[in-house]
Amino acid sequence: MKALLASLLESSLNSFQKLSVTHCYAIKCGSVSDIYVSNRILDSYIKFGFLGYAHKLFDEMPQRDSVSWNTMISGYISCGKLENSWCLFTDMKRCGCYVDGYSFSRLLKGIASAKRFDLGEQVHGLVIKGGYECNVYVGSSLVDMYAKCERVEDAFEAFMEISEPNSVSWNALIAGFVQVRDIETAFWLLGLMEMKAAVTMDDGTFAPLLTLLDDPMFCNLLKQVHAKVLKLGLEHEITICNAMISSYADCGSVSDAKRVFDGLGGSRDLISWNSMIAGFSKHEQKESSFELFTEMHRNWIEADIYTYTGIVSACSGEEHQSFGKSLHGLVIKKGLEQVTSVSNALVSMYIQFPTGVMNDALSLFESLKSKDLVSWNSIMTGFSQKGLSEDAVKFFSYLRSSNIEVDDYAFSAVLRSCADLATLQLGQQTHALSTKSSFESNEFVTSSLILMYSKCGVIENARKCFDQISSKHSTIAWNAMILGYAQHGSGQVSLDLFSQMCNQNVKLDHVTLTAILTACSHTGLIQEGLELLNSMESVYKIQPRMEHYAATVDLLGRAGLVNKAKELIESMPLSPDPMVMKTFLGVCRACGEIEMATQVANHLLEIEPEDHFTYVSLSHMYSDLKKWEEKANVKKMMKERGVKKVPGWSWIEIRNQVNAFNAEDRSHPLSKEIYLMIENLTQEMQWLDSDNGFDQASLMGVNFVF
DNA sequence: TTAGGGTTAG
Repeated sequence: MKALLASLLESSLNSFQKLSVTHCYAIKCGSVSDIYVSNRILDSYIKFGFLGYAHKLFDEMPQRDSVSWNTMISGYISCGKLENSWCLFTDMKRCGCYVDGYSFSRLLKGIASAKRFDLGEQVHGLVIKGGYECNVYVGSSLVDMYAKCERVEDAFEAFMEISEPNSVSWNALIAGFVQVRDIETAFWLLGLMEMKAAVTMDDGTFAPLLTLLDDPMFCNLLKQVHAKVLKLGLEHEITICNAMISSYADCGSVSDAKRVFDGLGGSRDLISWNSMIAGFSKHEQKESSFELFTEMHRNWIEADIYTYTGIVSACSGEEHQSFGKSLHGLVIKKGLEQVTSVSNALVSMYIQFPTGVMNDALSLFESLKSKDLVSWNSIMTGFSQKGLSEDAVKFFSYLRSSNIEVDDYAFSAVLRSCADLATLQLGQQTHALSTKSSFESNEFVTSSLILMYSKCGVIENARKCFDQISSKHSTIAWNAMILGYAQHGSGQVSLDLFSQMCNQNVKLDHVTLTAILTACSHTGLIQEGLELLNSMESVYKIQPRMEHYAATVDLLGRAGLVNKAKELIESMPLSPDPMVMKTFLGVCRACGEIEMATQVANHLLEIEPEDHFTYVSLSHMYSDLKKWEEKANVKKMMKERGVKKVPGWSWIEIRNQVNAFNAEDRSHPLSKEIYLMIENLTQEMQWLDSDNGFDQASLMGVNFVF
């Protein structure tokens, strides 16, 4: 009978039905009272994921030993139920059962996943009391626990206690330094590990290390690591390949990522597909990520939440609107709409669609039951990007008053909104708050602060924020400062900063060059601007985009070189977009090239009949020329097409209150006094400027605003 | 009969 049971126990490991039969047979022949038999059945139930059956059997066992308790603790840890495991562990000790190395290592694994440093320290005390700190299993679990809790020094101490650390101990320690992004120490440890003959570097060593190499500046290091992987014969390890796909994509080499992905062939797993889809998506190769998603479907690979998050993030433009909406349908069908990460990606997708203001994104956000920081940040960024800055500020205030955590993304979004609203007082308050919360040094927060101060006219405070940056390698901070000076008319300072940026080897991007072209334009540095545009590809390896052409058209226009601007547009390798054409229309108007302006305007009216800009420009041009009939025709056309001019609003912040007004606005209760004051000021300016050569035209702006 | 580390999301 015992021989039959032993053989049943062996064969029941691969089928739940067989396990049930074995359990029944064990009950029938009274073998469940045998602690060895019950422990094996208990373990099998847990391996099949039937924790309820396992716990019932555990409760019914007349006798339990350490293996029974450890198996149950392990079962609860595997499904993330640390509280249950902790209760079992406490009961185990109360019952006087011997707590051994197995108990500690399983419990520590759960504590590490939950990042419960407080519990970890308690267990560490018990480990020392029991004399298990030298045990390689317990010791490695302690290293892992401290590493996951980001206590790398404690992890190092625990590592030093292990009498003979093996590769798992080393890997856990290295992963700890990876977690806190201490690249130097992580690679130093790798070097030490390599020198130890007793331990071998494996997939568990390289997979976490590779996640650190997520920037083009690590491209060479990544290639060296890849070479080491090849030398050690680890190039077919799936976790290494998956990490390598992400690293190559993050380092800017999607082609290398694809090579690794292709090299995997049939051994690809879901993570490989997800990583490749995300890699294509990050590098604007949206179509390739859509193709891969379709291929996944063709290969009957079931997409998971990572897949949907990645593919939804790839849908950002007008051309992806319909596919994005289909994906939303698929997400609903799969019952994943309430998964926070998936829903967050959908919210960001709807925000980036050009049509519709925020309604789709907002209703999705509101229906999401479990919102995290990303959800709030996405919706605030959306408000900020869509020009609904007041709403972004309101959401931020709500988060603060509700004691919901705010992070660097939230600060960045709200400071950008303060910049948009030009609300200096609110911006200063947010600045103080960011300092208090230690987010001031974050590069995104700093660049938003620079943006806010320069938009509010306090360029010297923007400079103070810039000067306080500890790491001067943040491209976005340099960009913000250069743009700030350019918009303030201090183009030469912008150009000086640009030289410093080049000398200090700070990475440039397309935004830097747009800012420099703007600086040249606002300072009349025509030759410098043109040279920069011509050398973008050869010197800076950046392909000119539409905004660069628009900035250069503006530069030429401000210098009155309308024909040069026309030549530039004609020589563009891509057909000019409406932004370039609208800039050129402004140039034609300013230079009095009526015929050319009319041609450009007609073209714009054809491609963008709904945009009020062209109608307003034409109308102003005809007013200037006193061509009343043509002006009336434009007005008629606007009426027929239902196009409305969006009034230009101005605002002023008084005692933390924003007062908005537009041209000829007389709604303010004190408007009589306000207009009287303007009249007085205007007279005073005329009197002051009579010696300085200012003419009436320079005062028109003042009159127009009010 | 029960243990430890590693890869994908703004």
